[in-house]
Amino acid sequence: MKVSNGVSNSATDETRHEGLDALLPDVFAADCASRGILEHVVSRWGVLVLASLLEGTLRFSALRRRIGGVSEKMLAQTLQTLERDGIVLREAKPVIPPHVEYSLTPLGRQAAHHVWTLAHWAESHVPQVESAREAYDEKRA
Amino acid sequence: MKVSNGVSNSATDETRHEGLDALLPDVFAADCASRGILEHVVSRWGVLVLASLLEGTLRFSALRRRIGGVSEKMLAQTLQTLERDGIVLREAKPVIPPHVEYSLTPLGRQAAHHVWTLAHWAESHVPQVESAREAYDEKRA
DNA sequence: CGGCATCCAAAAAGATACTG
DNA sequence: CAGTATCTTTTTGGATGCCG
Repeated sequence: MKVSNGVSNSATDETRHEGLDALLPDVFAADCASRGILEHVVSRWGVLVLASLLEGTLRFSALRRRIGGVSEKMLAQTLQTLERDGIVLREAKPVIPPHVEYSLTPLGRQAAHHVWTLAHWAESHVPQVESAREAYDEKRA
Repeated sequence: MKVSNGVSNSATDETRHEGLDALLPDVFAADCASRGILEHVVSRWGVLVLASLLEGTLRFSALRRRIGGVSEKMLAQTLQTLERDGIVLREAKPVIPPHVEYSLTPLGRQAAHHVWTLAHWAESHVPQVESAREAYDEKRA
């Protein structure tokens, strides 16, 4: 991809990440495709869809019940985006009434694992963040 | 409000991807505070701010140059949110012209590490995702 | 330089109704 | 059941101007 654009990405760059590849498509570049992928998986509902499907295959309505507050529209949209990116697998059985199952592709399982780690981190640091917020708010009251 | 205090929270278990029905402060619950934290951290610019600051302390303008496409307004907004959450540390030197440095708190370094992992994953899977998209688009053309 | 306030355009999200 | 279509509301983001 774009390793040759304006934003210094070459080897003579300042301190890069120790040990991590410095020669990839760059999320910092505004036009890099990795930004788009990242956006999809960490989107508001994308995170929760991936975390849900990590538990196993789910139907549309089950997914909707699992994820508190998601609208039918946003769930459908999120699933389509992730399906297109090869992260979620959609299997529709041609019966009436419709029966559609969603699961993770191998690629999706990788993403979901990372996303889950993040979600879990957030869950376990709620108290710390809340006390930080109190301190912050008090300091400017 | 939140079930964050007192309830089964201190389970810092990393590998429980199955059968997690009603066990912890739950990102799946619409009203759980962890959702908010997660949103801040994985927000469009939040991800990139954290990844940038992982490389070291940066000034406002340096951050802006580092992150392609971010506007002044959104950068300021993102930094404030993360500062309030105790993730980013802001240090303003009372000189003219102003000199403000941003860095990560210990808490922020944790978040940034997870976020970086995700960003790196996205970067390294651009080709796979792009070919998945082609296949998807072709199948419905 | 590092903001903040304001205004405006655009995109995302929600509610609702309808369909195969 | 699993969506789509349409409409409205909300949120987001960019541009601009001002200020310490």
